[in-house]
Amino acid sequence: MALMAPTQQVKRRATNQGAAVKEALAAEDTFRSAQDVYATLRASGEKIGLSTVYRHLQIFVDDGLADVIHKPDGESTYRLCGDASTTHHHHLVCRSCGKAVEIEGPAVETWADKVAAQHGFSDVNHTVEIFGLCTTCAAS
Amino acid sequence: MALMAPTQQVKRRATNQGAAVKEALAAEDTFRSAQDVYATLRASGEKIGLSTVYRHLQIFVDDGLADVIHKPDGESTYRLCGDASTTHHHHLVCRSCGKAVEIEGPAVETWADKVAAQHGFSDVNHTVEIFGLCTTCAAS
DNA sequence: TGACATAATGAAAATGATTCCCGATAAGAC
DNA sequence: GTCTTATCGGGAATCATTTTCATTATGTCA
Repeated sequence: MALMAPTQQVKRRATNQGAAVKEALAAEDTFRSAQDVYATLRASGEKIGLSTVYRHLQIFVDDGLADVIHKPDGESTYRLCGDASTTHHHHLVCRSCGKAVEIEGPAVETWADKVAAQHGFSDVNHTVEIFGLCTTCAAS
Repeated sequence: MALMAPTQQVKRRATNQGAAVKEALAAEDTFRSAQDVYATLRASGEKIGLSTVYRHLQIFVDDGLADVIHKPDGESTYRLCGDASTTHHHHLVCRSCGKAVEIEGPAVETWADKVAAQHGFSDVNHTVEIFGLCTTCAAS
């Protein structure tokens, strides 16, 4: 019961910066790091601070608008998701360009829950990410 | 073809520090961070530097002796594994104490490969970790 | 066994992502 | 328009991890 509905929105002001961050993410279907988004925005002349980028990315995650993937090197990458609040899904991610495809695996969900239950674990969740090279990147 | 066999050992000297790090990991069946292992070793009077701990943990991973899990907060945790070189497996991890159980899911492996293939991804691998609270931690 | 080449070590400095701080700014309410 | 306060943002602070490099210790070979 420790989890609250991700759709539980908090009163939030509309700001240019917030919109800019969302647009930057929406512009591509790839997982992007905060540093990357920040650099892109600044490069396009946007007036925004690094802290603000981090703040909004975290807000998106809290509101269930974006998914996060923690890369092996420790960097966090974000991507907007269609309707994360209602659809639990995973990703097939290109480890070269970051392009991602949302995938579902009902069987995996039930398997995970069953395994956890067998070992007496409660309050379970899981992470499943598939990495590979997309056709474009594999060509180069 | 970029991957080499994890069992491909490199000439390596036997040192007290290396043994100490391995012992520290072997002492518990939980995923532990480098900082944690370092603190434990120093507390027990071991003469070892932080860099050395990091070095050996990485070596274990390279040699297929240990598995890594990158926690959401960015910290990497390590655990020795029975025979990682021959058995591909995943983990059911207690998010409170780090205790882990090795699990297998052949169905998940095939599913992952199939999904990747359907989208034209090559050179595929995946991460599957199940997090929860073990019975002990759930009680407190 | 003794000398040597060099892998391993570790203290300190460097790195890099992320968070914190706090005075300045601007969104929304009245 | 005025006011309240959420939001900004630049810079300092954290923190895990990596790098540097002079010192130490291991395995080898004579």
